[in-house]
Amino acid sequence: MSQPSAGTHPRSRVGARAGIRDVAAAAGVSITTVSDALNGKGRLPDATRSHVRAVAERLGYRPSAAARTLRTGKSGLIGLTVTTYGEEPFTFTEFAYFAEMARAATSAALDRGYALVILPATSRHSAFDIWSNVALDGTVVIDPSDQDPVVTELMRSGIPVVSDGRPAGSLPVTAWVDNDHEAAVCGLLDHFAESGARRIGLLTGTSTDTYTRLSTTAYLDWCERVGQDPVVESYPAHDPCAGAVAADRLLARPDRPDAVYGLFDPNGTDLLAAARRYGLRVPDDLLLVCCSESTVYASTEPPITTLSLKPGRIGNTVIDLLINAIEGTGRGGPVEQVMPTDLIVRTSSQRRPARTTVSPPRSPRADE
Amino acid sequence: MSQPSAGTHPRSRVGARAGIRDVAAAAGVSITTVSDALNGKGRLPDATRSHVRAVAERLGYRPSAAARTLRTGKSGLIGLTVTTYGEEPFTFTEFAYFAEMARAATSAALDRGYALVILPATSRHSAFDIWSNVALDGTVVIDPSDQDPVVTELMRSGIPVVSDGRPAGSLPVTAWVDNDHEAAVCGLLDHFAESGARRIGLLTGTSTDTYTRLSTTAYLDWCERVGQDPVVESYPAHDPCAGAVAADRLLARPDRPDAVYGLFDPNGTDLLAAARRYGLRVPDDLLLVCCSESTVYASTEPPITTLSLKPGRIGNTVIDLLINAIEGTGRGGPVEQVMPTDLIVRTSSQRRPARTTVSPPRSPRADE
DNA sequence: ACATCATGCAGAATCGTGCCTCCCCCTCTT
DNA sequence: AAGAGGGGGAGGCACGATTCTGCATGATGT
Repeated sequence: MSQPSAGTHPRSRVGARAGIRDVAAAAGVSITTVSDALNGKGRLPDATRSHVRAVAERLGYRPSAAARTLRTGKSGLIGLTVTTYGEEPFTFTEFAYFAEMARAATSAALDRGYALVILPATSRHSAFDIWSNVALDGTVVIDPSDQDPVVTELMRSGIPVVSDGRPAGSLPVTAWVDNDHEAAVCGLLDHFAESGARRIGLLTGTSTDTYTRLSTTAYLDWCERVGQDPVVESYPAHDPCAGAVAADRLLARPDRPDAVYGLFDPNGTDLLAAARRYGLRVPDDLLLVCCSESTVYASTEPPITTLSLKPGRIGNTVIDLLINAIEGTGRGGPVEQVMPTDLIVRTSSQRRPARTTVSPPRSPRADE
Repeated sequence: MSQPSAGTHPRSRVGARAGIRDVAAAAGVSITTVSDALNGKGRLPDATRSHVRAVAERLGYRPSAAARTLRTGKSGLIGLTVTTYGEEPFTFTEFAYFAEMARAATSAALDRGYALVILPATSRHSAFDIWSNVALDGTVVIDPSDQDPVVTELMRSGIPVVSDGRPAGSLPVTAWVDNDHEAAVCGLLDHFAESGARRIGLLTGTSTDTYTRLSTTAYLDWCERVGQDPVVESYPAHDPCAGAVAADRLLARPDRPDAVYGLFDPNGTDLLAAARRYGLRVPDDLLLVCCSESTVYASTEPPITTLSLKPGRIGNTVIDLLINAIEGTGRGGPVEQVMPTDLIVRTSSQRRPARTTVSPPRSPRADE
């Protein structure tokens, strides 16, 4: 007792943040009691519990996240990464799809007590290995590529990985969520046909990801089923101008289509501009649908029908599956979840704007 | 040696990830040597260093981020939060400004070995206190509100906070970055005047943030300086439809302006639609400028002149200031940095599209 | 009245690294 | 030959929390 301010350990600094020891000393209880009181764990009378809480509040005590993570093995952090196309180092919010998906995922994670960490797709970004420098409970990967080394490494370390988009090849993931691209394309092409399209073209990037592959295959299958020759133009996806050129090329063909589906976000405006150049009226001479989450297509001239992949719903589902895997809530084994899409019918895909007595094409009901 | 695989401590599990102890045992050296070899810290011959590194690689050793953070006090994590307007719980990527700013900040942080954690603006999101559950080295706050409790708490804890946008009131921050809004508005109004505008109107939300306040004040000052009566319409910013109504109201006034500056991103399309309703041709009857980062204004009919706040540059600067503060690189004391804007002149703000011999209005040169 | 039990709390062992301290041994100097 | 000096590496404490174990004490059962 003659020692100057010596507790169990002689290190209660004045300037430093209050630790659990300081709270214990100030409340006149042990460290165990403080921990139990704050976490609602042990068997303590309410009096002690509220007393400890009051003291902790008074001292402005904040538990050290690092110490808790080290002890419990759970950080409350979830990695989020987007596979980059082309050369751009970081295309995080390039497309409206990614932005909305990330927004929904962030919100859903926060609702369950987790926070998202934005990480690069490549393992070694600028000589640091960021991935092993942050303690992750799990990771969300948007559009993983074949044999993604980061995903492989994470899974090998026992960290759950849930991907948005079917994993290509034999990439092992804990679970994945994807749209039903076949159904989406078939429904959309049927919608074209109902509007009187005789020859439907496809505009797509030369990407090898599953979205492009599945959609293209579905288009070709549909063509074979109804007996139409495919009319496809593709372009290198990383070139920002190539899309406009390909749209032009598509409308310049001798077998010019009377309806076009654009697989990527900017295709809508590109196709609209190309149609204008060739003097084609939309929708009278050319029907148009584009896969996009952008709201600009509601106010183009004319408004363009879009296929929405519902990224918000995907983001929520991905986070739910991942947190279930982290907390062991869900059942084991890989989980695959296929989600419906939403065709937002606007002027550009309806030949006669509801002037006849014939029932107009039904738009799929929008749930949620 | 007769003991079954007993190191200094008798706990080398088989299933668990390899720790630094396992590496030390496998390499036949001490823990200190492993730590020094991997971090390049001590005085070791290259032979030992490479040997330890090889063993670590072979065992797939990954240092525990939690333990390192606990020991060093640095996590390599930076919080990112956007003050939410209105009732939306999470407006992370709502405007193109936020999306681009976040993208640039993320990229800049990764370049310096830090990762960004997306966090909510409110301290208690869904009964968890996420903010104190993650170890942050610093935080970026976009558009902090008056007396932001999160910012105050962080600064009190000694965690550096850099804000995008001047902090309102007496909010203490480590540093802030903002555009030179007065100069931006003055330059833009001068550009209007050069294009022949006689009465310039302002469309703005009724927000109390500094951006709105500074811009409005600059507008009023400019009006007083040139002797024009202000023509202002404002609307509740959280209502998505109110902007269109206010745009309509502005053009319906008896003192209808012949040029309008819209302070918020959607104002451009709203004003364009309103002009169309009143049969006003842009730019012949009405000049238009809108503050926006969206690329859609390059392809509207006609293309609309926009004021870009250069969010990418802001994001880079914010991260640089923050990391300097974290690492003690910069000098002490609060740092305030004012950045220029960029007026992207398009058809909507030029009365005569360069058909006369008079020199057209000069566009400010775009540096960076 | 004595054994039993639930209650309320304290001690101490971790979690995995980083780093400060110290020790050993080899070599060079005079 | 003995002390000085420095390179190379081992020992062990501390970071701040969680949690298992265990000891008092008063209440209760038979």
